Amino acid sequence: MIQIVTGDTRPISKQIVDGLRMKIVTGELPPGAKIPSVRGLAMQLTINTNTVARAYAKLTEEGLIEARKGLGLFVCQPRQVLSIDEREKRLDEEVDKFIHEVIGLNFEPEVVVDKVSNKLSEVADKKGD
Amino acid sequence: MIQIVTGDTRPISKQIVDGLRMKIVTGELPPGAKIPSVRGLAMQLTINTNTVARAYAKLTEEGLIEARKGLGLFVCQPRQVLSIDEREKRLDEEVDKFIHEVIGLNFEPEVVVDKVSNKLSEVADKKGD
DNA sequence: TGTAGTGTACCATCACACATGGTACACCTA
DNA sequence: TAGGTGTACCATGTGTGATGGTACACTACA
Repeated sequence: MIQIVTGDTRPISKQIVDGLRMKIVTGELPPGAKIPSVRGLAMQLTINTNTVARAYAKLTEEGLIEARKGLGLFVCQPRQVLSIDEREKRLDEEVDKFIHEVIGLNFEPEVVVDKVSNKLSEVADKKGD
Repeated sequence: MIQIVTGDTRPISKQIVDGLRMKIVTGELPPGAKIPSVRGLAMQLTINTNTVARAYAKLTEEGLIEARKGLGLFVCQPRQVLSIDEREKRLDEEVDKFIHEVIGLNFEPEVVVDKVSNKLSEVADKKGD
């Protein structure tokens, strides 16, 4: 379901958030799909329940999943929880951060842009299935 | 010379690294240019000397600046300190990270790619001056 | 009606990174 | 020689991530 890589620089909870978000966005987990329980996933990954709960809280805040108490967590119908201004702002921030990280690697702009474009296409392709 | 924004999510030392790297890559600080002394910049930004020293150490490691003991720090002649494989690997990592951050914002791929392309062009333009 | 499983909310604790403050050393130039 | 330079330590405080544990309200099912 979700894999944790110890060598990854990202915190465990972020790996869970990123992994699930990707599966939801690509449609691998369609709206209505049930998500592993907090205790179940924690047990499977041999991590703490609080860590999983915090990751799920993040996804809930993003409007990707919702909890039905006593039942479990489920993928939501897609909806925007953020205003367009807020989304624009966050996109700009992320682009800036990305540019700063990449600029020192001294690649040609086209190489970087192509790579981003290809990665986004991969996601869009899965979405189309 | 360099500005520190307290509201920024980045650590102070990273802000210094990013700011100086940008000035060097764009040519605003050409090879041979002298960089503010550790104590001088620390005094100006009212931060600790160790914080500045650590930022400078990072840039030295990247091969962008070099220290002449007792004299100061200077911008290097451009050179690659990393192998092409290492650079490719880091680019891939950064692209992956970027995609993960942006995917949840639900923008059209073209919008994201255009934004990245434009930002990279801005840098390239300054470089050309 | 219980019981088991669910999400959620706390609290205490540990580990790590970031930043600070201070000191010391070797180096270069005037 | 004196002052300014980069560098290397050490101790300390703070914030975040992760852990371990407990407790509560809710739902489904036997």
